[in-house]
Amino acid sequence: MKNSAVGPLHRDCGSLHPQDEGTEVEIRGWVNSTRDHGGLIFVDVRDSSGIAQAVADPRTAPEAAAAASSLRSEDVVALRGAVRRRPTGTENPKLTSGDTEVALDSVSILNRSLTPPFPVHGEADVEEGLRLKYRYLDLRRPHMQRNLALRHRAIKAVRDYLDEQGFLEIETPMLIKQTPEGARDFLVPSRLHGGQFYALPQSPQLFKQLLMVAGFGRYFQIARCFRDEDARSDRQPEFTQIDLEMAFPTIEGVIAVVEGMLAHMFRQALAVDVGAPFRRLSHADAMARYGSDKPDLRFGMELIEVTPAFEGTQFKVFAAAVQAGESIVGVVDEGGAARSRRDFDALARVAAEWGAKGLAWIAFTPDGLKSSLPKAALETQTIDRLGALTHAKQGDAVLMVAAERTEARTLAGKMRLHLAAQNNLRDARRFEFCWVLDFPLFEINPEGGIGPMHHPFTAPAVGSESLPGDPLSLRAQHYDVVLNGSELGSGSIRIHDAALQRRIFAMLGYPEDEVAERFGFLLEALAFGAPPHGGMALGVDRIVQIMVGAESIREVIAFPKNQRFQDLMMQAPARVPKALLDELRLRVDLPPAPPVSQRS
RNA sequence: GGCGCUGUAGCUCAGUUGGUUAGAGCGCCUGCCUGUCACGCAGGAGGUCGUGGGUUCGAGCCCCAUCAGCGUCGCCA
Repeated sequence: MKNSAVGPLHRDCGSLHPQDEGTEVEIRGWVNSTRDHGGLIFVDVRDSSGIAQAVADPRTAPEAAAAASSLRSEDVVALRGAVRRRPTGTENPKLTSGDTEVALDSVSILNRSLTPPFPVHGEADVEEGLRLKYRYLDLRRPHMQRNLALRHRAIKAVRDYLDEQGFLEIETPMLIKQTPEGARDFLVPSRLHGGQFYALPQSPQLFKQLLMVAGFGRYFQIARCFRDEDARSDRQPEFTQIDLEMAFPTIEGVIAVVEGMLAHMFRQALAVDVGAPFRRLSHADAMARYGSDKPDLRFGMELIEVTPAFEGTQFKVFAAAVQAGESIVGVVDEGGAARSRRDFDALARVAAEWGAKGLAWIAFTPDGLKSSLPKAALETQTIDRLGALTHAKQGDAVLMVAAERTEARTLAGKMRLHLAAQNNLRDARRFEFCWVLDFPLFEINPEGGIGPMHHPFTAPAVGSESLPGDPLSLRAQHYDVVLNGSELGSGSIRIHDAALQRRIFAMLGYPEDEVAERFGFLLEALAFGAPPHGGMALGVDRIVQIMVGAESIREVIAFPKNQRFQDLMMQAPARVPKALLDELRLRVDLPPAPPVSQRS
């Protein structure tokens, strides 16, 4: 904040230093707290730069002291006086201005505040619903100020970096056309075209492809996206993406840009060096070693296929699993032999909640083996083979699940994360990035047909243009960037050939007339000299959340919705007057709204 | 949509086996206090115990329903 913006004497609270001694200043801000000693009144004033202490002495400035003693938390004040050093021994090292104070000459009260519903100063724990209802007060709290300032710096770093790399920021429309697949769309009724609707974009995907066709070789946007899906704790109906796209790209080219961008973000916003280039894993590798396509690489604990150890086992459950061609996947819990039977039982219950049929465990204690398996199943041969496969040491425990291979890996992968959390291995101050590559192009959807793993515009891997018989064997030119077990972003080289795009739509079973209706403009655009293109989209909210180590993305969004996607401050969504509905030619199939007075 | 946890003063919470007038800390109000910074001291106000119903001589506590907040799963190219 420049001083000239608010008056010649004005100084930021956090900026006062001993060198200012004797200077007449004015500080403006909110009353953080007051300490009235009768003969001396201290007022702590907070602005966005920090806190300054002002002192009123009734003997030298009776009017100012009287006003100061009337001040209460969150009153807005402008205080004038001379800066002076605090008496030796009374400095406050917790404040940047803590060596100084302002000797009050005058107090002007710019606005009184009601008693706030929760303390604004400090970091008191307050129920989130209340914080959201009074979000403007919650945002006044120092940690929210810090979070949003960091978010600003992160986004600014993106703009600076991509600008430097020759990217243009181009806006795309918010009122677009509904498409039936993917997530549900938010609809916006059209008044001018009664009975017709716009949709809010789930992402600028199609528009950025069209910008490539248009010849903007490098595009980006800090784009708001909307998805009308069921609420989940870490989801918002509207969220922000860094959306970028390049013409004539290679996967390596996109990866280099995004790595550079993320490194710049972390350097500028956090002063952290993230160590690019990032590690890389194939999708198959990630699944095999971590049971997830977004592995948390802050710790090892790789999954181990232990099926061979149980060939010919007496343990009926595993014998049956091996017989059925299932896999037994294990994870080593270092030091886990110290767990109590109760502990293991609790882990088994957690695994059951995830859908595991059971959780087997063997603990290598100093007093010998402890296990959920029957004694008869703990043949020396089995134990030796298990030890050789897992490298479990004395004091460790091996936890195992048996299931169809992918499912077993997924379950073991969840257990890996669960154990790591219990063992405090998920350190929020560490940032382990990786790329996941070589995704399948298609996957089996719940109806049993094939669907796109990501979206239908992803180009097949080089060499598979002929699209051979088994669609599930096709690889995609797709890449995810992952941080600490969270997918930050996902991108691909797109299909730029209209004929190939048609073939992919056909393989997905989209009827031809539907394709024409929904994607006709895209196919047409591709046919007018679309360049090869590809890009990526990254979730800003998630990135910033991880940067600040917050529990929820709501901690890094200024005005988020609650878990039911409602705005507790404005009370949105809300019913609207019937006249508005009439204008839109809409009729609502609900009983009449209750009178407003009955609602909270 | 399912499941779980929570709901008591402005805030954060305690509240015994169902039993007299429902408590604490902070905040708020009043007074005192010249070096505090979570100032201190003394006094005071403040409660439809989320809401509705039920059981009971008696319900903050037990039962049913409902609302809200949070968490979690389904869902989310």
